[in-house]
Amino acid sequence: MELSEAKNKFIEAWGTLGSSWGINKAMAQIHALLLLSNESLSMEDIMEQLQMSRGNVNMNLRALMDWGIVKKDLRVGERKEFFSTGKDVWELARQVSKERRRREIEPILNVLQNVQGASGENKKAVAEFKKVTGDLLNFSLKIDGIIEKFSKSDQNWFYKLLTKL
Amino acid sequence: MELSEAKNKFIEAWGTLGSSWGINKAMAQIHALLLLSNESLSMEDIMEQLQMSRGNVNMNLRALMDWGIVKKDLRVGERKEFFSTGKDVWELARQVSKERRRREIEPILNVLQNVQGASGENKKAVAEFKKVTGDLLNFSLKIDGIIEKFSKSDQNWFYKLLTKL
DNA sequence: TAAAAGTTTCAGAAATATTTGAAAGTATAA
DNA sequence: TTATACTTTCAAATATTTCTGAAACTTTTA
Repeated sequence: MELSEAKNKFIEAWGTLGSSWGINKAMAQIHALLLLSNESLSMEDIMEQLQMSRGNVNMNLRALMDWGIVKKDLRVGERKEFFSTGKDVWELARQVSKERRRREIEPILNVLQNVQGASGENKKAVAEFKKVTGDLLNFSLKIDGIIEKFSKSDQNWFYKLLTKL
Repeated sequence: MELSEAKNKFIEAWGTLGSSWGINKAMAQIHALLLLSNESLSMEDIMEQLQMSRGNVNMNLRALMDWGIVKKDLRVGERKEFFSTGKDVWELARQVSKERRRREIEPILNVLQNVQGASGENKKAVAEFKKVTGDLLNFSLKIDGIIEKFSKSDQNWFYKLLTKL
């Protein structure tokens, strides 16, 4: 397989993967493209290589910067802006898990905590409800703890953990 | 907060959470409703309580059964079908991670493995490409291993692991 | 066998999400 | 200051996903 074909394949697959994880295709593909290029790219470069409109590239680059996985590099003597992403997979994983924790786990923890305050006539029904949601809360808190640990640790911690499995 | 209000809140939140994880809202809400009820429910019960069409309920119940998290209970002397979900959060988590592994991690592993066969004139570029995608492959394989372990282990293994963190 | 009770399917409608491109905005250079 | 080079915004167009409901299908009962 030719390099360019492999690159396209990877960019395409990364986009598809993103979609099934609530990250839109364009965003995932821009990330993939940056991951594969050694210099930082301008908006025009990205527009051309991925055949996307200016607005789309601009919006998704901004989203990637919000996630903390793409940065703007200003080149001296160049007025245009250039963008790049870190090549360190570990760092990427940490950053993504940190953001997803904040955006998705925290809200559900709030709801679960909140509904623990339910009350009503039928004591048994209330108890059953609290049992299920309480179990869910407990489990979620544990997962949350693991992710927090993960997103604050270094690569070494992770490799050590692997050996313990 | 009244029990019924708390239930609705939970069902609503579960639906929203599902959406950001590639699980559609109706599917997540049906699951939440089943999670909160002690007897199994018929399609009509679900249609009424969630205000959804018959087709929608039918399709999503089937999807939930495909995921292995909802089952059909036939009641003796009743012609209608009833559905229920397990209340064990641990078991639910195992089942979900098992399915997501199969549906999402496996395809990306295939692509990453596949593109390792890239070749081309520019040796340096090929090497760089393989470095990045190879790192990603390695990392993904590790995560895959953890999830596999998790989805085959019992609750006790998980709690032991927690203490090691 | 026919009617009744239930389930499944699927084409089209509705709702959501994404993308475009042109206009407005901003910063730098002349 | 004005022209130029670039970035941002956002309303409308497009694409995708989800939902509906009626018709087709299946199973049970009379």
